Amino acid sequence: MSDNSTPFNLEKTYNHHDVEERWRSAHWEALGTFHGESSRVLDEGKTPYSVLMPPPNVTGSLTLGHVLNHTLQDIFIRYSRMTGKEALWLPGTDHAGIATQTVVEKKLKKEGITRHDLGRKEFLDHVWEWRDEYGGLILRQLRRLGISCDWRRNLFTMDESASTAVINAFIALYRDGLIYRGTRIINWCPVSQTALSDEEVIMKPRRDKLVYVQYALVSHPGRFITIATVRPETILADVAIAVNPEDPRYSDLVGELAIVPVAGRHIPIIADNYVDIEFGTGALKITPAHDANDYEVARRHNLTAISVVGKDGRMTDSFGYGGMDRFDAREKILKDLEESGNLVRVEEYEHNVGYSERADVVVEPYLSEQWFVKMAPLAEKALQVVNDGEIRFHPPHWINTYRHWMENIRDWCISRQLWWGHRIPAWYDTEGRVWVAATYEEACHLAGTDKLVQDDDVLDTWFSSWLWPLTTLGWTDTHSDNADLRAFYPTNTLVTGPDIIFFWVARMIMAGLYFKGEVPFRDVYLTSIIRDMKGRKLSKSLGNSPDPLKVIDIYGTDALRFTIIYIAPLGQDVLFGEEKCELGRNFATKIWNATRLVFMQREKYFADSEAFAAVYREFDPHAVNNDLAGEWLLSSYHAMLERYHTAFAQFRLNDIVRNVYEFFWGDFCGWYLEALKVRLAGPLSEEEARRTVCLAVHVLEGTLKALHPVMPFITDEIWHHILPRTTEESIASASMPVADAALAGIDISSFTLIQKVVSEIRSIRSLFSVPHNVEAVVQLRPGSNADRAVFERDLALIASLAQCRPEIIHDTARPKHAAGSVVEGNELFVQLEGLISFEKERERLQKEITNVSNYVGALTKKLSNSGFADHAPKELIEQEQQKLRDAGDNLEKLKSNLEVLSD
RNA sequence: GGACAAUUAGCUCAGUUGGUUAGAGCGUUCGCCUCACACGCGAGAGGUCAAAGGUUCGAGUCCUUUAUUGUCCA
Repeated sequence: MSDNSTPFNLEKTYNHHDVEERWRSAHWEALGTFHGESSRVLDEGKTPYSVLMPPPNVTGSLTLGHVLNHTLQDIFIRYSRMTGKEALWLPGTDHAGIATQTVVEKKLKKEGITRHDLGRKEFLDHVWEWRDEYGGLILRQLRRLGISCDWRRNLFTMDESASTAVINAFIALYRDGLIYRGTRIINWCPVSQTALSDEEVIMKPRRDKLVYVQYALVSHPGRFITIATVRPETILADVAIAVNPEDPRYSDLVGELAIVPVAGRHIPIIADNYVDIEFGTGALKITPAHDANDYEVARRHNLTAISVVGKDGRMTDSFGYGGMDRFDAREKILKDLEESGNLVRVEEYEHNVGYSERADVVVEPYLSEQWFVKMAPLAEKALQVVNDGEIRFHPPHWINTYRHWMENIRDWCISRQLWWGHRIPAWYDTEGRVWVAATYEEACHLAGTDKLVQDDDVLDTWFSSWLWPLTTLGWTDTHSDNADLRAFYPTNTLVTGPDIIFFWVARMIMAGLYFKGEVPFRDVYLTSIIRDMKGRKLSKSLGNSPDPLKVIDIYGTDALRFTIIYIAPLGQDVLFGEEKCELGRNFATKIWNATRLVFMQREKYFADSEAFAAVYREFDPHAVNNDLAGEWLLSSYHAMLERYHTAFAQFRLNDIVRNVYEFFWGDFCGWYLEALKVRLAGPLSEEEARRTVCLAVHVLEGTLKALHPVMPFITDEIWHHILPRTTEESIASASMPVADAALAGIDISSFTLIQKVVSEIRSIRSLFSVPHNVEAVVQLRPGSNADRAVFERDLALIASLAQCRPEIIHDTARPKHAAGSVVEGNELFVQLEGLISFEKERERLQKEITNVSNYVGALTKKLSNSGFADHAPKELIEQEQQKLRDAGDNLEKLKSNLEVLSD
């Protein structure tokens, strides 16, 4: 369908609502613009480029973090697509076990129902219902960002294929001895009532009381041993007191028995190297059921664990605290200890305490039987591929964090006491033996009985996320082999926050290597963390978290995308305020208006789009000549492209937007478009004028393409106005311009001389307050014949850009009533009869002379330094000598100007 | 306590192997509604590059120490 109704020029004002609505994701999606096809890789030989979307939490809604993260991914994907790769971006969502279950439980609670009332099956029906109704929110919101993923391949971690993969992965690891079940102290969340992995525990500083408690010694009435603890309520579960064997204070007490206050239990005093002599009193109470380190100590000394805190964080003892909250019990036991005379003293104490990530309550170390993944064997290879550079981190300093974690790896607790998630494929027979299998039937077959009960627990959500590089490409087990995996695995660039290096990045590397024998991706781009203007983290409770959809309504998606990339340097936090989006909005408006100017010029020389297209398609930028500004523009444009592609190769996306922004606003709009008006107003043949317009459109189109990965909407809109194009076409499928070294290397010194002269005249005009509508006469005395030729040819340019009447003079006398200046050896005099204050001009000249003198002095000193002459490269010395000659020449001219003025 | 970042203009940040008189955006000052754009145009002011040492002919850039801030891990 050819759309001939496309207007030849744009609407007068830019309206992001209209434009973004026209080219929104649904349009692009329907056309399949963003589909990645394995056949184009496997059969047609295209280079694949794939990106995994970090699956957003299904309960989530769009945050600025998502905006940054997804914009970055979209930039990589769109750039790759436009540079000829077969680009595939794999989207999906994550079932978020704890978060989702909590949301649904809360909803049911309003109706007075608990999940236990419903039973497992019915509860899960409710969760699925909720997912179907609300789970798509984040995906709909992401579409507003105009991101170009292949939505056909949208995957949910609870989908059948992904679930099969999870079960098979579990079984494979179990059979290899890398998954085991064991009794350990784990992190327990009393609110969610489930085990957590170490990574789901956030350490936060907290002020507590360090309580000193004395325990009477059984065999020495009247003698005590004093310990220090922040958890006095766990005294009830003490099984020993440990001291360091090197500690002379207690050496005679080892082997004695002490009496636990309140509980009255007799416990041994033992010696163990674990005890820190410096901390507290050097005597440590051992409570194996409530502290992981104590558990280890107890194991070494064959002590049994006693538990006094239950799953809900309430006491379970029989000493009168049973049923109390652990923190209330802490207060009560303090009083009781004081009454019994066991309390020695209390100190204020600040320490770090683990909180559960989701529920934000103090985590309880809890002794229970859980499933674990043995990590050390997996970590070894995962560390190696990063050390070897097979996987690269951007910025690279995050490797240290990764390495440290891998080198101190601990087993991963993967069982969760939830219902929402992948149920652990393990069955128990009547004798308590475990049978791990994909199905009940298979387990029965293995066990030789059908009297089996499945494990109640589900797997950690991250246990499905770590398979993401595999499951998104259709992997279900170690024998999986399909076209997508062959074409797109390993993926290329992973964009994610540094906060989930452990949770996700590290584990995906492990899983990729273990299940597929290959790394899951090549480059990991770690994003900035977005903070508010005061540097605080964005959070709902602080109310400092702008709603991206609101920002989009006000400023536009392109503006938000552009701004967030512009202000987010690689690897550093970014301070975001909504108002900063003015930067992107203003830029979009500038693009729009500049395009309108170019199109207005086009309308003068071409009847319609078709007429223009016929000439434009034949346009060859290499044939541009005798167009000073045009050649300069081409050179600047190709230099920009060179930096652009280099920045991509270096993952410096921040540089990319700054580079294009500066080129477009500064060079293209600031200088070239002004020069274009002058040229087209001058004596030109129709043919030359048409070529000039084509050049402007050519560079405009190329710049739009370079900008498209960042600002997809406005660039597609304008691109459709450049030539008659169907709505099925998209700039997203156009090919990215490449830097042409020949064009980048054009000699542009003539134009830069004009620029400097113009700037100098403007400065003088401004200094002497020449009204903008007054044309000052400017006399130019060229310093060389070459420069004279430049001035002669482009006098009109100077006249227009500097709003003056320039003339070239030959005599050596200084004109009267003029402010003078020197530009690269060329003298210029701005006639300011009636406007000039001699006093002001003398001051100005004097200031300039001082400035240049200092410069000459510095250069002279540098060059006369024998060390410099001996060590510096030859070219540099020559450069400096040239500078000195130029500056000296400049200085002489300024001085003679001042003399004339003083006469 | 350990590791890693950061510290450059009032604010937010560029400054890529050491070598132009250290740059940009925002803000600010002055002048302009100049026929693409006031979401704009032109011109200015503003910095002993956190501090102290060191290496070097030459340091914002490399090294050491210190301070402050942040992140991660204990």
